[in-house]
Amino acid sequence: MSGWNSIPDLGALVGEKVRLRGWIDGHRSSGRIGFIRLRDSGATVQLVVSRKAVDDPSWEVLQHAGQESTIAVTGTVAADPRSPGGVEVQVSSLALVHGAENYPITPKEHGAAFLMDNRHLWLRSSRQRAVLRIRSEVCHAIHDFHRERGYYLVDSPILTPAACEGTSTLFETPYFDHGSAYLSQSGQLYLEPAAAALGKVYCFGPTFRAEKSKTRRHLMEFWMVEPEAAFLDFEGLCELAEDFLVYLAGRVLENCGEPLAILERDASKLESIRRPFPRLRYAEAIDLLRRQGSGIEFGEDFGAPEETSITREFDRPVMVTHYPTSLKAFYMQPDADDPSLALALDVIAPEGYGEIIGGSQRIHDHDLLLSRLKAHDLPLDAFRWYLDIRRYGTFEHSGFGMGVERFVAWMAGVPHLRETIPYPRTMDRIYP
RNA sequence: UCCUCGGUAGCUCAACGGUAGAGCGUUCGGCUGUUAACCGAAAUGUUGGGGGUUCGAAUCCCUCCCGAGGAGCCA
Repeated sequence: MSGWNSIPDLGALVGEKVRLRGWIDGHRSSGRIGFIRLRDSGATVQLVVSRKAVDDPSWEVLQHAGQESTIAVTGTVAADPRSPGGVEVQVSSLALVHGAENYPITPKEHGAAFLMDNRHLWLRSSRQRAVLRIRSEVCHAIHDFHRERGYYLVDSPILTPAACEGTSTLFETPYFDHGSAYLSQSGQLYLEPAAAALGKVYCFGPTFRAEKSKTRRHLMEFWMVEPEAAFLDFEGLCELAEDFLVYLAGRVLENCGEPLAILERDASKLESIRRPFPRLRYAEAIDLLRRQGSGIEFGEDFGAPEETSITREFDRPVMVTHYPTSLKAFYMQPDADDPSLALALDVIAPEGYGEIIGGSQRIHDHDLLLSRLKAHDLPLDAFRWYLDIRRYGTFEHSGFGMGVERFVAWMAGVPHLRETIPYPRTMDRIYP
């Protein structure tokens, strides 16, 4: 018999003999009967070990194998209302594959620092498994959304010659005879040329920011998805962002019921993510904040408290548009009616999860872009190829970026981004 | 970079100037349906490092190191 069964399949195998391999998630014994919560394939099932049903070596395994020991089991699947999940395995034999001793993460509470030191083991806990399953679903859904709409996946480079936006701090690394290379903080500048080749494109990969940010909403390394489309105007961009978030939330609701339940996430918060999202121009958002008692002035950017304050008035994400150009990146297209405003879009998630999407229509006029590069004191040599896009058949185009970890945090209802990526990179931690 | 809080057993914490403790985990024993089981017993400490005050410091002071939360910036 070569086949091993998988715990998620056991519900359909009641009454049948099965073989399982996995980890001891938890166990207890009670004289002549014992219970093991076995974990495999991201799921758990209760094993029932009766003294009279197994031989001595099997009984010894139950008595002495520590938490997270690996075991191999033969038994019969039974439906029993006393078992968590309603299904259990009545064990006929139990073999130790590897005995683990003194597993550090115990069933009681632990502090963040200890759990982060043991991130490689923390991943095994039910809460972390649930978050990682949601992340996996979100990543698959990101690809599906774009594929269904005719977007091509175009991978942008991670090693880049210069700042894409010229503002944030970059991670620097030596690069042969060329001096330094920098880890990418956005794929956008590389997507705009690709949009001239393939029309609708997107990239999805890791992004690096060397900002010295120590908050629950920041990571040094995070994943960003960035669609960019030729002949997409600002209104089209806003609709794309809405469709995207509604689609992703729908996929989480459709396929992540169990993880959401484990996380005790209020699904109604996700069900309310429907079109249309409220839209505020920057000036209207300033008015709203001032009505709420903020002392913010026109021309100032929003901090995290302002973002949260704006979304408190609504039950779904809020789109803020038409920012003053001084607050936004050099490549953003000015509004035709008021060139002091940029055709920029930020989508702010509710419940304090902050800005999850930032995007804009891009400047397509060569001379305007050139003057903006000069005004921002950016090295023209480094942007010559970028200007070429405006020199050879320029075209109206728009795109945005979405931070995957912030989105997953919002879906899962977890407060800290470090739980939404398998191995978080924070300012003071690069281990494990 | 700045502000706030913290560092005592493997973990979470108590003791706040006078003999360093509890719960959980671990080990051993008991118990035939446990859901973070329960009952009994045992082992476990350079109180983050250095310096100072004091008869006496985990406790007060200085300094360094480390961690957590937040600000700015962003996704």
